[in-house]
Amino acid sequence: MTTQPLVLPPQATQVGLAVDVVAFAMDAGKLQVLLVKRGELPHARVWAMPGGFVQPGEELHEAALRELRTETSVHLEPRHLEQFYTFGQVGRDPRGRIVSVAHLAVLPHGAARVVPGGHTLGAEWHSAHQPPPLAFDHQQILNRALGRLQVRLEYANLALEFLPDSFTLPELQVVYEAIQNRKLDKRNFRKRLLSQGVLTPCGERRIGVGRPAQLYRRAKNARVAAL
Amino acid sequence: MTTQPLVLPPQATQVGLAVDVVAFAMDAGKLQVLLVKRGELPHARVWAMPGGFVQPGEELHEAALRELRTETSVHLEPRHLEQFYTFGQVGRDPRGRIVSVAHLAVLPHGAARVVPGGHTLGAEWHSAHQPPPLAFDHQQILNRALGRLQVRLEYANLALEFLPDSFTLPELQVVYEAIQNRKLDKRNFRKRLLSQGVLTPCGERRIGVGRPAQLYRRAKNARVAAL
DNA sequence: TCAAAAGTGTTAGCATTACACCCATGC
DNA sequence: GCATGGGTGTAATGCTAACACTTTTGA
Repeated sequence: MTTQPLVLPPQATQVGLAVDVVAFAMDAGKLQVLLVKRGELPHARVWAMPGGFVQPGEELHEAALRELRTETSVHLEPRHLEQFYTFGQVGRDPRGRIVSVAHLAVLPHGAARVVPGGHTLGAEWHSAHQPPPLAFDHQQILNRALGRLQVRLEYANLALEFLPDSFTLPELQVVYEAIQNRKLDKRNFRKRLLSQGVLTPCGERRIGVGRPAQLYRRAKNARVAAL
Repeated sequence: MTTQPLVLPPQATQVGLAVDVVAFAMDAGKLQVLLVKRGELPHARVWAMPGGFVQPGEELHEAALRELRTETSVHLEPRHLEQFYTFGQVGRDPRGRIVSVAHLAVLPHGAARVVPGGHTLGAEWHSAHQPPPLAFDHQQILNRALGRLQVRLEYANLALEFLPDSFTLPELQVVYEAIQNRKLDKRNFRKRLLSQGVLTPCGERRIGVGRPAQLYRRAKNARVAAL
């Protein structure tokens, strides 16, 4: 398809098109969200999701990846990236009409080291359930991202994306518990997960005290999220 | 919040912001989608979802309602309207970078009479599962809308929105069957719906031949879709 | 031998599915 | 009385939730 010059009807509104990325990871058994401290007005020195304007010719998901990389120097690829809602309320940004396509990202374990980049003053992981005060409508964005993450957890096997290639069942259970924000029964959890047949055993892990744990990785027939 | 003049960073992309509306209704036991025949290039004389550009200062859902009204003269209020995905792929519209926030609407029974408006050559209901060829990426948009509708059906009681205030259980079952595109067992369906306790009996309907049917309406404690 | 973490089965309740006949009405 | 559409019950199965003790290791 050849792209012709932009000739829009007169009533077409010109808006700023942005993406924001709600990036989750697990650390110390807690669900964490990646925030940057803004270096510019508006909301300078306030925490916000990494995000920014889409560049000409850039796909939405590419823009999301770029913002994640340049604002936070997360060098690991997200294991999951999906658009989940578009925030376009008039007045959500004092600079004018800015519409933000919000994305949900899952980063694997080991992504916990991040450094700030771009115009930000810092990039840090924070508790996803009790974040600091957030700029713009980013608390709303976070809430909706959490809801979507919880749905995806049941629906696809999104929990696996938080962990390294091989992991133990107790580790996986911690991911479920952190996202659902409740305790699960160990026996029922194991039964359910193992009966799905998506986990293959692969050796043992013996670290620290206590009985060594069976290691698993995802089976070949890994099904990923639909919709 | 005071809105200042638009001062965007230089890298901000100016894009056309549009909404499209996938409006569903039931007719003759079939799930129908509302299409308009485009009167202008590109894709003149091709069927498409009603939609168009968002106006300055206009909220996204307001724009969706306006397009629905002006392009199709549907005067009934949609019973349900939600944003479900944003389509922004480069090249999806030959006129330039146009991002469309797609909305899902449910129109009640009786909305079947529509007349074209705006710049369109026609507005008609078509089979949602076998539509005619569609303009732009509108087949993709329709597919995703159908997926979302199916999820909402189980999740909320969205089926009620397709029907008039009072309805019979066989009528309700037809809605479920049309959306899920499969047959359901009458007895199991009744058991499930009635046990939810969201339906209140209200009189009988005696039309045509056959035994009169019990009429129901939604109970006071009507819960609506979340997320 | 103790602390720490991993692992293991059974039962009861509930929801889902499959399945076939009688009832009320208009013509 | 028959065609049309509305209404009803039960049994089997599978899933979910609740519940406590044993095993393996390092210190």
